[in-house]
Amino acid sequence: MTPDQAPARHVRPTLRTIADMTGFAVTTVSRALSNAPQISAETRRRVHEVASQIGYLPDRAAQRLKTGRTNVISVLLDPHEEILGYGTSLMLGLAKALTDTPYHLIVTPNFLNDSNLDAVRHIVRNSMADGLIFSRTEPFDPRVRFLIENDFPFVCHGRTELSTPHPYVDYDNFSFAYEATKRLIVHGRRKPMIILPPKRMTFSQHLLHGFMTAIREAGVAYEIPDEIHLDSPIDHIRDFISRRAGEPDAPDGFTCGGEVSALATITGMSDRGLTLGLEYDIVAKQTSKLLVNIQPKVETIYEDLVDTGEQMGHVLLARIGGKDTTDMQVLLKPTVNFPAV
Amino acid sequence: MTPDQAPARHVRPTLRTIADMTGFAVTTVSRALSNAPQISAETRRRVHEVASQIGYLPDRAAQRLKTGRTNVISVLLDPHEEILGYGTSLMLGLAKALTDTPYHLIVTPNFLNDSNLDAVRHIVRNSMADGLIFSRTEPFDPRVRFLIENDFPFVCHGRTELSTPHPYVDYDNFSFAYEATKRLIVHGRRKPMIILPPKRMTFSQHLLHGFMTAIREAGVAYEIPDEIHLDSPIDHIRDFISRRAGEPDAPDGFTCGGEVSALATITGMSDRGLTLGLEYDIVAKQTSKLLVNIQPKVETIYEDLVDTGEQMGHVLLARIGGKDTTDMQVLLKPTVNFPAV
DNA sequence: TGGCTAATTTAAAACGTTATAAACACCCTC
DNA sequence: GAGGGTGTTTATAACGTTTTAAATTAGCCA
Repeated sequence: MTPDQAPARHVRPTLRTIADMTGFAVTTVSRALSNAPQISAETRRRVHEVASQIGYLPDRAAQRLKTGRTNVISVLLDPHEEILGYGTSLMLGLAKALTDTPYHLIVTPNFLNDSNLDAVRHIVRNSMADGLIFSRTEPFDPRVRFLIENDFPFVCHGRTELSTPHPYVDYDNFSFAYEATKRLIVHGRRKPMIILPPKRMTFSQHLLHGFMTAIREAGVAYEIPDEIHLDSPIDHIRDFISRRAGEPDAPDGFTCGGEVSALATITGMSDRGLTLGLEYDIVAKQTSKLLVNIQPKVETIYEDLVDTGEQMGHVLLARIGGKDTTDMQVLLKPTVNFPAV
Repeated sequence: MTPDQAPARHVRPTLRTIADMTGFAVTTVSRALSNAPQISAETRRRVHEVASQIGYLPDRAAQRLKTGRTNVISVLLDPHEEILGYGTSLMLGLAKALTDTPYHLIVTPNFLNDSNLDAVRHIVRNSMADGLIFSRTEPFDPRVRFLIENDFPFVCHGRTELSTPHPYVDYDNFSFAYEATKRLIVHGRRKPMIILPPKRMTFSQHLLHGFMTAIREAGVAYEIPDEIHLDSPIDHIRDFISRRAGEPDAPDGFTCGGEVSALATITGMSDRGLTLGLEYDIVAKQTSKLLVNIQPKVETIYEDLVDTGEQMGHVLLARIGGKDTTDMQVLLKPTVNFPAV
């Protein structure tokens, strides 16, 4: 536009700048800054001093070009993760773990409605990142399989059933569903229902298993709806619950895998004139402050997504650093402390 | 770990690869791919052909090093934006606008609780991005001021009162509050209350103005709470509403700037035995599917955050491209279509 | 003093791209 | 056939870093 009055942008200091100021060679400066062992202590001190004085920061592009490392962590974001800040919480935790590392967080949203395998392929093939973060794993997740095959660092939120062990951070959904359902039964409920994620997700099985264990131990009736799941449109859930509540043998307790489904359940039941804590109970998984503050009568078990993100960050950094991958499997236990009935 | 059996990573094609395959020089290939005018049509065709055949993708690091352009758009994310997928929706829209451009979206969360001016300074000074996206603007926003001074491309969600015009995308919060409050009055409400964002945000003034205009036109009573705002903890809002509803001259209508505050209001009122649509009404700003599906009786006016993000993306691209900046100001009008009373 | 080793520093090349300036081929004109 | 375009291609040099290999210095002993 106005090339003659180009703004005198602050000229960024480079290794050359420090070299000229100290009298050392560029190589020496580079070495000193990366704390290479062959540099004398005095030189190292002096170089660091000058560097921080002039606010030197290495040029990411040059480093990346030379080393092949991108210093980028890519987060695959699913459209389902929009609601209630799932993605944002996870990223907040990730960012926390990545503070004071050279890594940047770049987010790749998935527009298609199916798996983001293509995005994974693209990132690996064109080396757009040093590591990958994603969630909503399936038992034989093709993304996990692909990444293992290509020896590409990643951590997923959720487990698989693949025989090769791989890094993951997961929430103990078995315990959640088990404790939640037991709690319903303690409240005297005799026919719990569980609202599950879509069947193809791994953690659907975990939840189901926990639910059924509690059911069998108590020997009560139960119900597992086929028509709805956690990703269903909210009004579908609400309408289904409402309809079901009007039929015979209606459930009187709900184990909800998410806050949104719990809210939808409350509305659906309320449409039938039924009140929470009176005619029925809910125990839900809580990931935000929303539900408990809107409906204090609902009981919840907390899953800390910020912490999850932070753990994932640490594991991924270790994996990128080349550490042994076998014990990189974190299962976060829910802490249950219900008040006495 | 196992350096002797390093995986034979796919060797990425470069300009050199194409040059060798076609017999042209590297420069020619580079030119052909960037559609420089001095390259003959036939050469251009041949080069493009080979490039797409072998799946050539330019090395971002090399481009960035050479050109100084980062091809990165940085999004500053505020902790307040976690709830209800504000950030995620915006980013989804941004990503949409950035499809088929070389730009990547990198997110910089703000851990501190105040302005992210430091992050802005850091990004500009160390040229970490070609453009900046942020929200929650204040009338004399220091970030905007800094960016204008340094001639750095940015688009913010929200306006300022700075004299220098700058690119922004904003929602017409005046119209929202005006229409919402008018609607309450149409419902026969005689003392509307509005729940505003923190006073220092620009759009707080816009909302207030719209609210007061509707109030004055109708000549009804009104109330503006000092104790709570949209960023208050949810239970504060709920408790305040509940307490206020038990005092004399309680409000009978609520203009809510967000879904969460609307839900908190409903709960607070319900604690007093008051029912929505019967003893009081709410008109809220809707940015997700949550509220309407949970509480179909609440009336809402929609703000499309994905669209907002997309618009911001387009504006930012134009700004980076050096286009004239004076008419880069988008004000998104709410579409109001309430059912007949 | 010369020669060997260890410690420290350095020059030069490279990563893949684009910008600058020069070269080449071709056609036209006088 | 020499001079002068024009249209197209090319060699070379950067951008800022790290890596490889070589050079320098110092320390030590014979």
